[in-house]
Amino acid sequence: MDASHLELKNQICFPFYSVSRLITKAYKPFLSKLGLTYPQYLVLMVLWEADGISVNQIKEKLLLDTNTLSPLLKRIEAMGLITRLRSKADERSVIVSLTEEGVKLKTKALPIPEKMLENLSAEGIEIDEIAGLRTMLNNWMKILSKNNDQNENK
Amino acid sequence: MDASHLELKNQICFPFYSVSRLITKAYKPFLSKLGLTYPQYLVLMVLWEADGISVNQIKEKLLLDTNTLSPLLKRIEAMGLITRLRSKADERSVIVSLTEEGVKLKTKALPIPEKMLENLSAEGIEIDEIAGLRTMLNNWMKILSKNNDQNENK
DNA sequence: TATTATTGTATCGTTTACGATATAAACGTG
DNA sequence: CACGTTTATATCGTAAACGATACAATAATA
Repeated sequence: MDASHLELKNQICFPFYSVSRLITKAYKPFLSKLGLTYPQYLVLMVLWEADGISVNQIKEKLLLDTNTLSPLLKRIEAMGLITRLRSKADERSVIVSLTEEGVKLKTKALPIPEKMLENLSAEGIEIDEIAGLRTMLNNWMKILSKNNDQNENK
Repeated sequence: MDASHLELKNQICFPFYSVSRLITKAYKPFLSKLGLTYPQYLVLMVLWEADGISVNQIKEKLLLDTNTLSPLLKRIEAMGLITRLRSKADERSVIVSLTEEGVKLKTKALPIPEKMLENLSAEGIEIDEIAGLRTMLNNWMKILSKNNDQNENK
């Protein structure tokens, strides 16, 4: 067994882990202006795209479990950006909806993605590389999350 | 301003965030056999490659701050895998060393990277794609972490 | 219809991340 | 050599992640 496989530079997981944290950190200056953390921003992006969906639908879009989402949604509710109401059609479901303030925040968030891209390219990362990577990673996400579902159902 | 930029599928950060979590989850069955979490495994990989280094050197290799590392190292110490001793040359530094048990654990960890690669390729991810991605991400890491250092020093 | 299984959320406990702050040791400079 | 500065680590508080577990509402089935 070749020990070089255990060297950090030969790991595939470590770069993902680090780059993910570094990118999240790069968002921080923009998000803290809106008073949001990165996961809170993710939830709001989902709602800006599809308001009034259930916790379960958010869970599927973000690949986060309810034990993460429940407290996260409560905090966003406490900020006054969303409401959480039991569905009348199915009392098990909780429907999450944007408040007026939550809707308004979208305007402030609109310039963020473009600014982030500008920053990345200013730091020497090619825009083409980003686009290619996005396609590749979306594919990985599909494959890995499918496997994840299988584990849940056993 | 085009609102489609705020759609989840057009974000670059979200795939990184998700894939990073999914890969960590894929490691779990292997690591739990060793009684380790993923960050603990990272620390040990560093030490298996360079035993007897300072907390600061671990910090630089893993891009983790001491407020994360201190409790993390304490937990690994409590498991009996490492020791933490103040350096005599510089009393500010803490030298982290593997115990005999910590060294022994490397043997059990050796097959993990290869098994992970097998799993990924069994799920339909090309080995070439992984290698290409690793190179690309290591480059992103360098660029983004440089920027990170600049922010720290102001 | 009574009972069992499944589904959708929530809670609890533990481990990470990380900003802010503290503290002791070493260094630099007048 | 005194004194301000930097360096290395640690502590505290808050917000994720996530395994395990609980529980009520619905669905499935005997």
